[in-house]
Amino acid sequence: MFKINTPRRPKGELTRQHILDAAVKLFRRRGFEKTTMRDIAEASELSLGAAYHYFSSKEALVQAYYEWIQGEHERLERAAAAPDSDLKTKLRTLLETKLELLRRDRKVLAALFGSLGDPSQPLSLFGKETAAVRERSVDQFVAMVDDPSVPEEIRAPLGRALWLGHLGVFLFFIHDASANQSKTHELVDKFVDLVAMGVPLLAHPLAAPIRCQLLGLFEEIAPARRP
Amino acid sequence: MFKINTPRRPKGELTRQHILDAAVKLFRRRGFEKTTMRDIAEASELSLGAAYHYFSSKEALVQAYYEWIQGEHERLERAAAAPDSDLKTKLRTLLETKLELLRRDRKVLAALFGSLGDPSQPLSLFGKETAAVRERSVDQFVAMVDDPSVPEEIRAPLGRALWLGHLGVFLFFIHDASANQSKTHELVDKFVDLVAMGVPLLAHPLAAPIRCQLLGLFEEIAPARRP
DNA sequence: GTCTATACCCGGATAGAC
DNA sequence: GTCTATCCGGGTATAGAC
Repeated sequence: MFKINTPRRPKGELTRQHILDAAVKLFRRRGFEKTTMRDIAEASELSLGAAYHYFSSKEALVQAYYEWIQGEHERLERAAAAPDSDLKTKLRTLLETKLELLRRDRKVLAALFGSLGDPSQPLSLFGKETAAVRERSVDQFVAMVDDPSVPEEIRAPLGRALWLGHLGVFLFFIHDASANQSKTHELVDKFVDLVAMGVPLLAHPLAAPIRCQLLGLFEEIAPARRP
Repeated sequence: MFKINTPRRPKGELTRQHILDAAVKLFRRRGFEKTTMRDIAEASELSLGAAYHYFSSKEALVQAYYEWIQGEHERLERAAAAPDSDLKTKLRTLLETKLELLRRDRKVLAALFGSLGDPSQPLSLFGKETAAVRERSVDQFVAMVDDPSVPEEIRAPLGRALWLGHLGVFLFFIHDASANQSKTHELVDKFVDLVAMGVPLLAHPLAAPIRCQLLGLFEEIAPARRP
């Protein structure tokens, strides 16, 4: 039973990685929908059945791909982090590292983002199956917002709100046909500026009513996770 | 050539409607993905080929369904409209009529919302093929915001922003498992309250800097349509 | 122009032999 | 673990009845 979760001889593990690499390569070249499991099996020099032995569906491949991306983003963020930077810089870094990471995969992700709205589909951004990756991503934003410039009581909701904002940026990114996605980078600039201007305003005592409204709204949209 | 667009004898038109009705009925009962074209043909008492004669793909059916929904929403809004109501009431009416209209179709729409992020897929919310319906929907919001309480120069972007907000509400609605989607109705309440509180604040001269920031951001996200 | 019937391709997924 | 064979459904093609 132990071996099933963490096999000593990663023979199968290698094959698995091999298939995932081949799949991602094909996804990038031909897009997600146009890549068939038969293509992937062939590129991996395996039979169709063997490929399905490792990934029980095309979606399972995507799940693995998501996990890889999240891991890479965390790594990139750590590499780019300047510990004493302000919120604005941290937010910009978090967003720009993600865009850099996903630059080559816009078309693939466009096809995958397909499942955005459908809770019944496993790949849904908000579904159960993606919960682990999603929470790691949200945690990046909540950690970022753990900053002296942000009042304690709004940190958690602000972090979640920024995560939602980052989804919006990402959605825009996918549709951005401008050269080098320059429009997305402009959007990031404006978004970051707005947050940098808005957070102190929201923290001001005079903004209490609107702050309450916003907190109420975000509590409705993305309730605090039960620990 | 004239007849092709607007045939005098709507015999085929009736059959078309008949197929669409049958399809929507099946979508509602079994979901979008699980309904096959063969099912639809059978339920319409037509052959597969005949069904394809009217709707060249499953997606074409969906396109027709979207158009039907938009028409219904416009009708419902007109029916519910109180001409002298304030912005808050108008926004609430617009949102609640849409929720009421889509109440039975949450599962169907969840599956369809699949194409949200993919500009290459015909059904994308932001794609070319849905442009006509989308603009009619945006227009409802822009028209609503044509209100004395809203400064002229922010009307158009505010309308588009509220349309985007309505998409968010709709996304929440699809995922809302609470009884009678009560959580979505709470969300609508809070959203409407926030808008009612936020618009006068934004209109205030002191809010000029943040207003500029927001306008810049929205111009980036959803540029004014070229007339 | 409207419709039937049928055979076919393609791709995701599965069964079961080895 | 790996293969071959098979199923199933979306979609196409075609030939022909009326």
